[in-house]
Amino acid sequence: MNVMNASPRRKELTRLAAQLFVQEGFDRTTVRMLAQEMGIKSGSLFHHFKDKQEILAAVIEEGTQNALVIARKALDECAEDPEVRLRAMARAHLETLFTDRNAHVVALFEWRRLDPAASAHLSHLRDAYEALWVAVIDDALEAGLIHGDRFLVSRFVLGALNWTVRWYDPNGPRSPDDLADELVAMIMPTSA
Amino acid sequence: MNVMNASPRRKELTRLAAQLFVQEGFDRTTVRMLAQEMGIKSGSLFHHFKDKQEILAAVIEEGTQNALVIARKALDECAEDPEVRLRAMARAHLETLFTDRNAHVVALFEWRRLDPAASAHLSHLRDAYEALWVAVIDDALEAGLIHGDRFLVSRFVLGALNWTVRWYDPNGPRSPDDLADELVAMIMPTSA
DNA sequence: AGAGTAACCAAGCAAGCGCTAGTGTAAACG
DNA sequence: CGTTTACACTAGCGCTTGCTTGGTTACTCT
Repeated sequence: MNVMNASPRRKELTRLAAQLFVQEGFDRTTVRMLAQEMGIKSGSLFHHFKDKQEILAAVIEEGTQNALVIARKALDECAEDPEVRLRAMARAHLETLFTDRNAHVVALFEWRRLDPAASAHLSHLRDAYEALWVAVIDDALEAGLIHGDRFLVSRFVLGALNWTVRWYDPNGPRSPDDLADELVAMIMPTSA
Repeated sequence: MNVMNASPRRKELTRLAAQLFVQEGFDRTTVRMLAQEMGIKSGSLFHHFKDKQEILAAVIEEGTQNALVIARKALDECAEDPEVRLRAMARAHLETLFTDRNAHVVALFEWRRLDPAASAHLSHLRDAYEALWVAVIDDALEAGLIHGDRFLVSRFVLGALNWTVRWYDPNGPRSPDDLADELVAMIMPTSA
């Protein structure tokens, strides 16, 4: 049992697990399916992960960490104009949503299968990410770019963005950046 | 085996099943748990439903049918003004989402567990519901109330509304109608 | 060369799963 | 009255589940 290990092998296994969790759902994915996808036998799996729960936690942690990194980078790299930052944040959200699609789909739809301990830890990560959003929304509200309740607006925007994983086809004519811009335009009266 | 039966007993069992499916997820909910919740033994369950899949289909059908009924009633009862209709549709959506919350959470998050046959049938119901939305959005676009791509706008709005089941607390200070109005206001430049 | 370790395998256990078969019983119906 | 129907029960079959155990290989480090 390689408890708190971030070996490259484990990273790869986590990636494969994410894919299977999306295809089948966490509960329907058996350790035997996971092992086969990884080219090993089911028993060997438990050398890398303490139990099945830990695999789920690893998948979700990966995705959320990446989201944080990408969002922070995007905000660092752009000007201080609220509109630019809002657009950058929306773009960053969709970027991570579709480059780490599997991990995020798992994070969004299998969250409840986490045990309380893992859930608590990952909630903090998620909160840190949402805090970035609320800050950007606050600036946009203060600048008069958008209107409404800060809490509601951020929930609505995040909901609209997260829901894209249910219908958006990356091979279609529209790019993720395109999508992000349309969403921002939709809630900004000035750009009619 | 009471195949195509809409007995009141079956209705009640479907309601209880929806609750359990939300609490535990479809896969984790065993027929024994369902039976216990219903006050019978696990074997007796299969007198009312052909198999576990059929329970899931019944739950989802219930919710979607109700959504259709409520939305149609809401549209029938209001004037032809596009803004009024848009607001009515948003209100109707949240109304059904929180009066039949369990059924809708199951419909939204356990959809993939349906077998192909049931999925095909229920997809038609879902499409009929979405068609109502697209029509309302189209009218609002034509009237210049909102702007953007008809397809994207309806997806974004539905996403924002559906996502409310993840964070909205019905016991909080805001009513569902309140929420719906805020969402409509957010995307309507004129009501700033 | 010898020790340590990471990665794997074969085999299988105990528990739990969806579902079936056969039966009992009370009310409804001809 | 006898028969049917609706609904529940007991018992358990056949299978799959997550996970453990005990051992083997291959590589690294001293």
